[in-house]
Amino acid sequence: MPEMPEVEQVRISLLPQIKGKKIVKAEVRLPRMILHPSVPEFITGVEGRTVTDVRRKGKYLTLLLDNGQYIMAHLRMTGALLVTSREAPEPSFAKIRFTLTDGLDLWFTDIRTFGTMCLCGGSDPWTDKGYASLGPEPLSAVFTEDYLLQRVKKSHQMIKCFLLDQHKIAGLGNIYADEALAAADIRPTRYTDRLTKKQVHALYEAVNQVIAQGLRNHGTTFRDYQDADGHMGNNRDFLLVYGRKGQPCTKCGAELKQIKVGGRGSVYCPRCQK
DNA sequence: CCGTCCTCCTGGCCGC
DNA sequence: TGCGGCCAGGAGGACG
Repeated sequence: MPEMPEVEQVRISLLPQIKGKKIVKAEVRLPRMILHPSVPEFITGVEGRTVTDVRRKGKYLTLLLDNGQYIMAHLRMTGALLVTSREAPEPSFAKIRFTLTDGLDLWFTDIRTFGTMCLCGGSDPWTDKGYASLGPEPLSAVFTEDYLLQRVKKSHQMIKCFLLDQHKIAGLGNIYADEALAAADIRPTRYTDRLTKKQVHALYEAVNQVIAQGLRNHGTTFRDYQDADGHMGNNRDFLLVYGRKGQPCTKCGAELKQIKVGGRGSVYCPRCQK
């Protein structure tokens, strides 16, 4: 599932391919993926516009247009943005097609169809609530150890749930949350207000470290994630716990366990993580 | 504020 | 081989 490093990899691969290209035509094959405005307004709003930049915040991607508006996309679990040449076969699970200049197509594909798109900005006051309330991103100047300490202290919640809450930290999903907890030797079920200062320090470092490593490795590919060139990331080879239930802990050799925390599968080492 | 449950969805995998 | 059933999970909403 695309989390911050995967979405960033999509952004990086997408930008040089679509920057300066004009959207000649938009085709929405699954109307409910368009959150705002109506599908006809979305189509007429983007047709004729040129993409000037591609940005990312948390797991959201924004395609800036030359009139100040922007297309915002969330890939959720299985969404992908792909660029193909006109002669290439249509990608599988294509849900939205943007015909671009220079013989290119930008596709929003999605197997499970939880992905969303919207058109906003300009004189349109509508905002995506999730986007508007995003917390600071790992590796950013506003994500400080003191910020984490303060948020953790005033919250009473299992740390795994805390890490997945995009209002508190933007960009972590199930993979990187489990990885950060493993790197910091903290159990997913530990309550935030019971973390020691030392643990908060370790967690702060771990969150930044696992995200940086994910970015360096062009993301983690399990099943569905690929970037705009159709490439996979290789961070999977470096994972400590995610997807490794029943296998030995890379640090101590104990068998990794899987439990449910907040409805999410959570893999951890019962010996290392406290 | 927090937890739990539900919803959206379908490919992949397991057991029979 | 084929089929039923379950799982994966990001986010938002209802409810206690």
